[in-house]
Amino acid sequence: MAKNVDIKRAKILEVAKRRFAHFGMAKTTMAEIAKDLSFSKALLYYYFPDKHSLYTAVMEYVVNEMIQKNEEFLEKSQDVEKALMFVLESRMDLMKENYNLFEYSSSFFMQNPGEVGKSLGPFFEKAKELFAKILKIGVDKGELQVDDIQETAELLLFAQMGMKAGILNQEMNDCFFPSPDDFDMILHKQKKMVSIFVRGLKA
Amino acid sequence: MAKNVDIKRAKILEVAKRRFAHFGMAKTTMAEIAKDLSFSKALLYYYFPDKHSLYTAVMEYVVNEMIQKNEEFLEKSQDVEKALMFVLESRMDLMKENYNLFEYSSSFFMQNPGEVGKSLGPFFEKAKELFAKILKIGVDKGELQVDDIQETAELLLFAQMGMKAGILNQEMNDCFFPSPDDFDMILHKQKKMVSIFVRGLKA
DNA sequence: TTTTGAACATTTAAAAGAATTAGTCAAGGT
DNA sequence: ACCTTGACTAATTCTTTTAAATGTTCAAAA
Repeated sequence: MAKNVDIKRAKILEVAKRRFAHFGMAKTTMAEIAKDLSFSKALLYYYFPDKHSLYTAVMEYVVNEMIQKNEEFLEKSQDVEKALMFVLESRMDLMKENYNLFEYSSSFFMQNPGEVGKSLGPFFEKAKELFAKILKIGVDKGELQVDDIQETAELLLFAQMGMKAGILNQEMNDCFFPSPDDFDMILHKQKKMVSIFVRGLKA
Repeated sequence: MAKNVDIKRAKILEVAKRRFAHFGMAKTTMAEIAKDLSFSKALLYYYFPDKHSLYTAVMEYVVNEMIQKNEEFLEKSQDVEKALMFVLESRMDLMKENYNLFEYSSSFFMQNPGEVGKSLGPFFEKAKELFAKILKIGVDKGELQVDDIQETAELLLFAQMGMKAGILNQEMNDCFFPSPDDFDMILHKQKKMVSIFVRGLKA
């Protein structure tokens, strides 16, 4: 029974998440995390092979939590537009709460494209698949008409990334550190975008 | 009569454009530009106050050329979707030919947000206005129904930025140096995007 | 199996110096 | 007065070096 190990891993994840979300990946040390848990640095390496794995595990933990909430929502409501809005909102909430967690991913992106493909790519895939799932609901209900669901889901995802990039660029305060207002603005644009997009797919 | 001055400025712009487009802003020196024109570096500063102004002037020169072509197209065809496609295509051509010219703008963006607002912001504005103009054609013809044209144009622009960002991220070769294939892929996605978007605005 | 302190290795940060390049100026040519 | 220039200065970028911080390993102990 590996139960004990799992509990400990969960504790580590919890603490690491707090630090990562607050100060970002770069500015939290393994020593700090260990100290928070009041045990030795070396022990961290007993449970996680390296810092990067720990980071990825935290990401996975956080993202899965959200995905699950989304899936649950999908069970209840079969309304395509509402479902998409819900996804947008929970994504945004997640980013607000754990901004520095993702900040690292974004900036790491631009520097180590090779590595990040394996650790960050999956999250994009998950987001894409979620969109695809929602679109499929619309198609099955005969509400929407789309030839290639996968590709359309990707389009939708990219368009929403664009909203973020667009706002961040034109605000251009400390670039890459969206203010709360920025988040609201991004969400607002994304919603409008989705609205038009879905309308454009109506059968 | 400032004719002579204008001719010289034009010559400088022409040469500077070639170098910037080839090697980018950072890796072309004022000395090189001067040498290409076979006159002294100091003379450049007689016609342009500094390097940044020269760069901006080149950008303006290049972008205006494209905008004008677009406006001409608009005179002929009043078809909204075709007009948008034309804009996308000419934008992409421009980027293919002068990639490093824009590359600098993008990367400068993320570092000196304050400065770039004045030198790069106007180009975004122009693009936005062009989209707005096209959308207005559709509205005037009664084809489209949009409440806020300015905002919708912005949405469209951002969405297209997203296509670029999205493709560049998932290709992740040497990040930020799109291959010719990438350009094609981006254009393809952008066209699909526009298609759906316009359909979503149909009256 | 789990935990640790101490040692090791790798990354980052800062400082100093050299080299490149942006930008200025007084003077000369037209 | 309008152009043009070479030589000068100032600012920036590029190396190199060094020191510090931090990630990672490991033998030994609980």
